[in-house]
Amino acid sequence: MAQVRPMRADARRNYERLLRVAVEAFAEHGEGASLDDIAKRAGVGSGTLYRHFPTRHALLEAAYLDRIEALAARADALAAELPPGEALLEWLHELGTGMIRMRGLRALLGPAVTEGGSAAATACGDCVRNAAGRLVRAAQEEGTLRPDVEPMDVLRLAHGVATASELADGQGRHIRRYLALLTEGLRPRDADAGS
Amino acid sequence: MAQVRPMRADARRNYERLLRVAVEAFAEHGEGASLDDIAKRAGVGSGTLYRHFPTRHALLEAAYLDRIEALAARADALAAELPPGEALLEWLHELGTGMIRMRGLRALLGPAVTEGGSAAATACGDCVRNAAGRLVRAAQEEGTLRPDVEPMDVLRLAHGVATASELADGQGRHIRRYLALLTEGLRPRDADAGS
DNA sequence: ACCTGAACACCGTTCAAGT
DNA sequence: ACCTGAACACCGTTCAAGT
Repeated sequence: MAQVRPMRADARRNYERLLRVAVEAFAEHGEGASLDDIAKRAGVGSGTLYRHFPTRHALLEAAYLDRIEALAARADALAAELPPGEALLEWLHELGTGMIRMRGLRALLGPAVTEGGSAAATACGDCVRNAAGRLVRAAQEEGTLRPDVEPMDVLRLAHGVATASELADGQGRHIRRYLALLTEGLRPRDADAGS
Repeated sequence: MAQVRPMRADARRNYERLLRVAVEAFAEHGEGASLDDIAKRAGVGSGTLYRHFPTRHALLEAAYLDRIEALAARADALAAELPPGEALLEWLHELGTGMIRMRGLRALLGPAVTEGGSAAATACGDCVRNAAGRLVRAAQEEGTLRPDVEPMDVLRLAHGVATASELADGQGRHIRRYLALLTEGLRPRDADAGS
């Protein structure tokens, strides 16, 4: 709650430059983008980067924070205009698409869905988990989502669908279909087996 | 078919040492294991490693070739003792478990399920795709697998399930459950919606 | 024919020196 | 209080020199 001490003018300028460059770099080279290169492109010494963002993860988190908040807000918007089941499905599609388009996002969201999560109780993790929680609960009350799955399960499976979809074509063209397969199941719904 | 020229004795010894060490190293450090370290642990110069395995991928492939062949053989064994649907499910479980336990395997099998696959028409890729093809076709004829999914889809989704499962706990404890969710679907089978 | 290891380029991270 | 950039450790890859 206490206002953090405001940064010195040059520090703030460097901080913002680093973030802007980092977003570009992660988009270009994925989560493994060279930190040294980011510092150079931002026109600061490498030490400055480490001062502001002690770990790669901290930089990823700061770089994508607004996208993640937008995603969480999107969950509520979808919940307001669609039936719960469809809202969840559509949100998972946007989440998956985002994780493929913004390659750093996947690496960032990964730790947020691990079991212990002790070290990963990050702000953005909570943000996504809460959004998923609301959509999941609503769909379960509606009866269009199995009652025995938890928000974390759904998030992990969305992660998996994004992985499967990116494997397919390096982009996300199969994501909608794979989400449908996950929703409906690989086993035929009507039991008309036989020739 | 023509027998490749037999390696010189020292070359063959180095080749085998490198493979043995590589399997250990990939298990220990994942697909990113240091190649230099592998060479050192095998007691050879780094140049020797590159002579035998020009790319990391070549080394991964050679290191895991026998496991992949075993996996393919396992597909037929399962097909012989179980109904097609169950055989497919069980095989996917073993495949997924393998991709989590032997961390290099996932990186190796990834390119084998991409669309173009031009550069990835590797021997071990064919091996896995063929095995999956047989199981998928049989299950579809039995009527326990949707007719509109292809072997590649199933392999990619297995990849995704392994990813989701590893995210969960760093091991594969959720894999069976996630495979079941994929098979049955996230939507309840019986439409008893409502309170 | 094959091996070795020095050499080069690159990256992450730290920290003494500067302002 | 913050920044810089040299310094160190590490890794991948190549290649001239050796056997």
